[in-house]
Amino acid sequence: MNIAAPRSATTPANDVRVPGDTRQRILDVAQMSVLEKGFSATSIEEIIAAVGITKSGFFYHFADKGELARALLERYIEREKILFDDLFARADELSEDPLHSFLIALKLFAEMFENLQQSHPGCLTAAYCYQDRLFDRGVRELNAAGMMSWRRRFQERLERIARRYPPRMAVDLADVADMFSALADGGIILSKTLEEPQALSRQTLLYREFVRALFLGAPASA
Amino acid sequence: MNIAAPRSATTPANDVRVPGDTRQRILDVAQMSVLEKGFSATSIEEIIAAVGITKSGFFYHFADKGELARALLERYIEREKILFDDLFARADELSEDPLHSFLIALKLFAEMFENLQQSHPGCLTAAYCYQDRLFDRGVRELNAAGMMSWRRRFQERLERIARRYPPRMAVDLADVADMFSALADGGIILSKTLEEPQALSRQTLLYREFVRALFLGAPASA
DNA sequence: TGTACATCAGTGAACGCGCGTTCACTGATGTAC
DNA sequence: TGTACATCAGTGAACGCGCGTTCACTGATGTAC
Repeated sequence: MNIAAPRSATTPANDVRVPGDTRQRILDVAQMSVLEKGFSATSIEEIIAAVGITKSGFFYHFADKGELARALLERYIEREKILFDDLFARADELSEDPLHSFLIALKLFAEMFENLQQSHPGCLTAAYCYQDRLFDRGVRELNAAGMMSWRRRFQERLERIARRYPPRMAVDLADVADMFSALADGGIILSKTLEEPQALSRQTLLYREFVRALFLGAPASA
Repeated sequence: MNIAAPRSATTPANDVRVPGDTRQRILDVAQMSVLEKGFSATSIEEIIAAVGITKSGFFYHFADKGELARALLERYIEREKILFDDLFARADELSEDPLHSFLIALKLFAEMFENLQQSHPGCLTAAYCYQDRLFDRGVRELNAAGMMSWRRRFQERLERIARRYPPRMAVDLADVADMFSALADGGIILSKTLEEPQALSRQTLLYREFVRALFLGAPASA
């Protein structure tokens, strides 16, 4: 879900060597390529050309290409967690009510997506899902665990809301939690395929409408 | 969106040569592989081994690998259109009211997905979207056109509904149309990643709840 | 009914390129004593 | 403060394999006359 890596934040002035910097640059370049062409079409040759090291330099950082896949996903999941924790925390500061805080958070997500001028670069989880026979069990399980933790985090909030606002529809809150991931992944696919950057934020706002109708009801007339 | 090719329906008794059969078998094998490993990891070598022809046999049917990509997507879009036209037609027979027919159609979709015992094999549109730098302009435009025709078909039905049932929320019906594609693609990613085949039908039913609340309102109390 | 030719659906062998991986080596920096 | 050694972050050259593509050829079926 997160946007292109904030290079300028971690990269100091000209050609100053920062420990761990080359590894991060490899991951940055690889991630963009994986999201545009898929993992197997992302060649090490192409990565090192963009980063400006030799092939052996790559293999100093990663034992093999599978290690790159794992590192990419680990970093992606970690960054996403930080990003969403941060947005939820900001929303929690703005309202103590669990429903209103949740609705604020969804608005913040939508605004974040709205500010993209190009289409969202893509979700690694979705990309890996459509190439999963390329990866070993560990990577596939990591991907599934990442999705499960999303479900739990949203479900927990939804249940806190439901205690105060009895749901107006007979739905499973785990499914409603998953619905956010589904709409985010589906919204990314929409915006990438149609080249309509705004599609993602619009789907996020529709999810917000659904949550509102679920807990507050839809007004009798428009 | 459609399920694995119904081989038995088109394949006659033992080793009887049917015109066009080899080409279809190539496409069947290739599609499964593309959905599991991506296009560039799907080698011609592997396809011909599964189909039981030589490499030259493959190149008799397709000028190059790009032609395979195009043929795969064309067939996929065509099959999906037939499948959904059929389900909508059945729903239209069951109710003359545009809203109720739409709700019936969504229930039929959910039931179709529910009967999958494994996870849905995947959506070619989504797979291509995450590898789009591999394809030429023509294929990318075909993919976008496919998505656009989805939007139009759903939007048309939603607008017919809105004339009879004024919407209870201020939403753009084109976005609500897109929401189905987004939830379908996202639901497939959920069910594949988590190995929960039912996730897709559940998201379809949530979309149905949303449409119902949009046009009929959510009841005052559960 | 027979012959000539065309088309269909492939076969078999070879090609060169790019891929991921390995291995021995190196120059700069850090640490122990 | 000097020396020895270790670690870090790479270099350079070579490897073999599998990939997509090409080309000349073929045997079975269809069509014209």
